[in-house]
Amino acid sequence: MTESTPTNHPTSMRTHLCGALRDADVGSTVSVCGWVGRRREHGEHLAFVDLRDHSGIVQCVINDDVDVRSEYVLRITGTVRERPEGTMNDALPTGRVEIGDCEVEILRSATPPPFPIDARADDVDENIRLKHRYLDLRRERMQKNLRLRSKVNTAVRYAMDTQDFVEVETPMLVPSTPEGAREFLVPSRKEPGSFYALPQSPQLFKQLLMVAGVDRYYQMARCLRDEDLRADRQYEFMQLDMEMSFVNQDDVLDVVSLAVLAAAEAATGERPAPIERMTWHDAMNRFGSDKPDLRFGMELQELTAVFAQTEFKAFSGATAIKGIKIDGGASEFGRNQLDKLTEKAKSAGAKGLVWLKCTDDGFDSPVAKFLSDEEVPEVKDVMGADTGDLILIVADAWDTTCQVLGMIRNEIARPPVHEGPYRYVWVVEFPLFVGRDKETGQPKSGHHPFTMPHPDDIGKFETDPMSVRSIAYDLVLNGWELGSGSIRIHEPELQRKVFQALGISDDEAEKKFGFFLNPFEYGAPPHGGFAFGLDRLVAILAGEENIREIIAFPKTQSGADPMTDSPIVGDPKSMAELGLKVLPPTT
RNA sequence: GGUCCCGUGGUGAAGUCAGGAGUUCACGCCGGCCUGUCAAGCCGGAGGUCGCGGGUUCAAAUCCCGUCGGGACCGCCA
Repeated sequence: MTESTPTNHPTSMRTHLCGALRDADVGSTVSVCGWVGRRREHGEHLAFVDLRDHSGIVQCVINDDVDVRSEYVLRITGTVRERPEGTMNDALPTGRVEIGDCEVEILRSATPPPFPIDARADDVDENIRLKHRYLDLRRERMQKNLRLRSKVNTAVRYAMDTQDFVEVETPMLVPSTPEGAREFLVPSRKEPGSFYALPQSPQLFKQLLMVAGVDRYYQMARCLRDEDLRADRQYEFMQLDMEMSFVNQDDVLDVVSLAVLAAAEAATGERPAPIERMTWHDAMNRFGSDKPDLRFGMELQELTAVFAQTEFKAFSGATAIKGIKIDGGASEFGRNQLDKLTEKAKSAGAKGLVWLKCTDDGFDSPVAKFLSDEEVPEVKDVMGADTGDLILIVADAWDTTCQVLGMIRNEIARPPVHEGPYRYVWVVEFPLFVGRDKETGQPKSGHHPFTMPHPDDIGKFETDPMSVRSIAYDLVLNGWELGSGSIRIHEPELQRKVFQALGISDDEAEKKFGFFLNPFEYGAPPHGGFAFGLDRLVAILAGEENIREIIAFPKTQSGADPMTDSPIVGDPKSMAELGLKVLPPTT
């Protein structure tokens, strides 16, 4: 981010922000307000007080005996002057000036804070930071993050507005829908025993807005999912949710790209290159992931053909054999580490992990003896391996092979998220169906059941449903899934076909989705959309590994808020009014 | 639901493997000195249920069991 001088917005209490004072202000009388950061006392008649507000700190020279302590809230009026020769501090933007002849007004005294209000608190236990979040947020890092977030929001809104999208707010109290993520339920007081749900996304409403002829809808939408929390997941999160009519995939991708690139530019000052595209199949084949991190290489290499005639049992039965190469990894990885990687590969579903350390005349590996004289040079050739390199191979079903190597690739080489460059990628042509239901054996929706199948694959519904592609797409940044979307089905015939493949009968479809699909009978335009997570985008642009750092008041991994102590036990009176009774835990 | 890591004055750590008096270091806090410092300096001081409960032991921060809290990940997140 570019360091610029903060803009002053004078109020009745202050003329300048602390961090805004510069050489040009020398000689003027100013009033600043803020918190006492550090004070350096030199006897009764000289003290330096660093006064801090969100814009930065400024040194105030106080010649009277004033008792001001850490985090006291002060209003200081004085004269800006150049610091004496040899006492300038280049580490501070305000370091060439100071405020002298200070008149100090204590607006509020303060108890010493439980942790320092500066970068040292980065190391403080996060639970303590969250318990006193209002103090944590006073820190430069958190102020920066909040402001960056605001900038991103504004840029996204502006980008959507200038593309003639209409912001429409959809309800927070919605009907419960059985599919998808677990929902938060809200009991109805008027109808005890009935519940609203909090929306996992405005999906249903935004598609109905297309039926309503809104044409281009967007919303900075709060979404709620009652699933286990992670570094990149909170119960509640914000999405840029959008939907548009009479479009194909390119139209949607263009609109969203513009918003994302504008947001990135607002945050970093630099416009990223146009976002590249990759098919889901390529992403899996090359990076072993549907959210490939393109910042580093170590791509998966195809070895199936090399081992077509192999005698090695572990390879001969496999439909896909692939490898990754770690440059110079032979000496770096000891037996212990390789065993650990093998364990990980196994727990991720692979039958095993073969490692080959390249030597001058072959491989150092427990399986070296199973490889033929022809195979050894071919493997080295395909992998581009030299002496001292380490090759890791998985042989399994195609999806397992890709997935496991992709996981290992990330494990070994993925840089921290704050390390550039930013690599955005559209992953397109997701499969329509992913996996099969354990009980019924029916395919399951990859995205959701209203996703448009790829027109070239309609013929494969009966013959090979799992290979049917869809017009569904994800936006990925540095290995994080930012969001996903699709072109939707708007014709009943096709919808029925998809339901059929999913094993959903007409009756069942009517029962589950009728309230949503029947309105389509009144004329649903072809439409499609997208939603991307603003928290994740901001986190990456802020260089934070954890979205809690860019959320003002986040929840802990267990879903609690240490500051407010929520969730709290229900008040019996309210419970009675709602017709609720808590059962003892089932254990 | 599962795997792994962590919990020691207000804060951060060392001490735990290999049991021996609440021991140590830094920051902060309180008091004193100090007129150009800037994570000021010097001197002095206060501050602890070693997360909690149980067990083993002559003796537990340390070993064992349980539990609570925090974190990372898997499952889950159409």
